Amino acid sequence: MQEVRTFVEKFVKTSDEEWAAFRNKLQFKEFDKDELFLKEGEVCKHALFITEGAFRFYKIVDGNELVTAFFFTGDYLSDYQSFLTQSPSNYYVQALRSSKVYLISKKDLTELYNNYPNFEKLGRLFAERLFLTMNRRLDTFLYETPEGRYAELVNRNSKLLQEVPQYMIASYLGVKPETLSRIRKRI
Amino acid sequence: MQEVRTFVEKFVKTSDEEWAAFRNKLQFKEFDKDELFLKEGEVCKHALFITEGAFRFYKIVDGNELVTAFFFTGDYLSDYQSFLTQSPSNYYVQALRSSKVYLISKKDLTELYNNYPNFEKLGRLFAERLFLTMNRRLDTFLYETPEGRYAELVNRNSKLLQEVPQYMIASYLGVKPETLSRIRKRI
DNA sequence: TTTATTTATTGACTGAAGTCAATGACGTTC
DNA sequence: GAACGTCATTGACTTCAGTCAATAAATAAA
Repeated sequence: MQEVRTFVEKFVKTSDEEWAAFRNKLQFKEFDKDELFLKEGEVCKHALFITEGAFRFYKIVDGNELVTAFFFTGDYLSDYQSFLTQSPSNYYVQALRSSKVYLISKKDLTELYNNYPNFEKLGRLFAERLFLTMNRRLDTFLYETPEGRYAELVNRNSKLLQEVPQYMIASYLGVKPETLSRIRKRI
Repeated sequence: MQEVRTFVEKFVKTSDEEWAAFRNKLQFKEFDKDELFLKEGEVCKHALFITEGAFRFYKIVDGNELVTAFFFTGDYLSDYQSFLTQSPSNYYVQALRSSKVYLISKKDLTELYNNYPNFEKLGRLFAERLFLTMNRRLDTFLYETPEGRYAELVNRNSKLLQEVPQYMIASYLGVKPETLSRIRKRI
């Protein structure tokens, strides 16, 4: 649980009282490989911090899985689209291997926002960070070729390449597995 | 200035005192057609609310203008990438016609965040909204063909089609002007 | 170890956007 | 009204990812 606090402290300094209030809301949970945290159509009521493990987001479009995101040990994740608006999710969120996480509910988080300006600030900084991440990802689709996107992924996140099968990476890059295979050959 | 308050009130209810503090920070400015609010390499130190007018974001990649966003009367805009991180912008932000705006500086906004939890909350809600917008736009690139993106634009934002030359729309959709012309012909 | 099953690679072909170049439509200016 | 610049359209050709199908490699199961 200390690792969650360390993570939070990267955004705001918390007093012991604040942290106690936060920790109080956390709920531990384990996921088996392939187990789903969220299904399409469900409302995402929790955010989670990954103590150990890996998850992916994907949606199904005309029978094909399209992967949109990966998360690993030390990351914080939620389907924000659904979480923020409390509307049905478009995604499946699945553990790629057995994983350990701490959950916090939307309800509890909202309560923390309202009772502690410091957590309201955490929420803002978090949303800002989300936006920046999203922005970067959009940019790679707007300004880079698939080959450029792959090259960038290799640089920034080569660990991901070992952990995740290639057809999921292809999907994440917005190309077919065959195409990624050819891109790799070209390099 | 009332219109700015109306806009803010969509996110949080403000007391008269809070609003006075906010209004105090606003600065009126007019832009001529084609005038730049921001240049590549500059740090974006302001956000602005458009009372009347239209703006576009673009960047220059190997000599080509790539348009990434449009904003119109009643919209609020900033180069958040630069504004939030106070790092040099990658974009030009240009008035598409003569425009009237209210500016608020990063410094003043930060001050409001710190002094009024209500504005901190505004900041959070705003960042969340930004994220959702970004997310939607990314989705259109991931799951739609150029033709689909154009069709969606026609539905959602047909006003934009009248206000903006077609080659900018093409760029915004991620295709060449020739391609957009052919897409329009197909429909 | 052998057999299945999943994942990755390769080849031949298709399709849609890009490129280059020419023409047409429109508005502005002199 | 003629001449210019800007923007939109059209045509011929190229390029690169998608598709379909076959094979090979790697994993998991028996």
